[in-house]
Amino acid sequence: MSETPSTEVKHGATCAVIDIWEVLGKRWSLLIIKNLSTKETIRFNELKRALSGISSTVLSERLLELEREGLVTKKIYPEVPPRVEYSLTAQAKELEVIIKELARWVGRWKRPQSVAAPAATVAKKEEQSSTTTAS
Amino acid sequence: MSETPSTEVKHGATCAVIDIWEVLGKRWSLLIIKNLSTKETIRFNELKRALSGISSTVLSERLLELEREGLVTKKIYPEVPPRVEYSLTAQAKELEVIIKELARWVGRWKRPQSVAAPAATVAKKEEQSSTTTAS
DNA sequence: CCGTATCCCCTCCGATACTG
DNA sequence: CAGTATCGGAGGGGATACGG
Repeated sequence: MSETPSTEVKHGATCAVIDIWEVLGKRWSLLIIKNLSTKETIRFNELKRALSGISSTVLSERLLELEREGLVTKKIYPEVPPRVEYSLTAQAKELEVIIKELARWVGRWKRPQSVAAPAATVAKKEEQSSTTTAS
Repeated sequence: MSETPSTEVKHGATCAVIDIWEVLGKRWSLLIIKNLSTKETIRFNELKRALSGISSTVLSERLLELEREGLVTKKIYPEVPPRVEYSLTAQAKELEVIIKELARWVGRWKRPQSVAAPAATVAKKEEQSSTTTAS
């Protein structure tokens, strides 16, 4: 997970996507973004409570990663007791739109059939097009 | 990774997204989809070679997962030597569009600045809007 | 050629404890 | 309240070897 597998892929774009995926694919990241998007601004423990089950360690870690990626901004109020507020950046909000699209796509395809029984198609001897013959 | 953390999230949609994320977030999944999308149909070892670095074990595993999710179809030709061809389903192609969008988004925001120096904003005592007062 | 079985490592995550 | 330090367990991924 720490490094991109084969960076020299044909179309280039995917590399960057994978990069983002490495961050977003980690546990909680997505839920953090979601909570941030629905509440606009949120404090550390508030977020922690909303994600009940997460530990401070991991939450802090995820938040740091997201900040490094420019998806989350952190605002520190030098008070006592300390207050820190997290919020999404504009770019993260753009991302959220894409995620919503993804969600819509998921819903569109997962509701109808039960998506079981893969049962690979077995072609008959008379195949329609054998592009690659055996080596 | 095996189970969804807190399924009872406010907006629901995310759960399904997380589900897909669990599959797509795994290593190689995205690259597999990419290769499949650029070649339309591909054989096992051909794919393996294209993803140089992946092991048969993992490739087979990913392929099975993607098949279970209805993103990939498998076509077995009962010949000798055996031939198996993988290809994307229509739904996966829809997904590809979204991924491309994501790629575009990544490019749009990652090229300009180096994305370093998080340096959280420190608010002055006189904050502009304290929505949440201390508990 | 197309996979599965097995082992091992290494990272990630959660729990606990502690500081500013 | 907002985190960091450290530890231990669990699981994913890679290498190797073997079967259909």
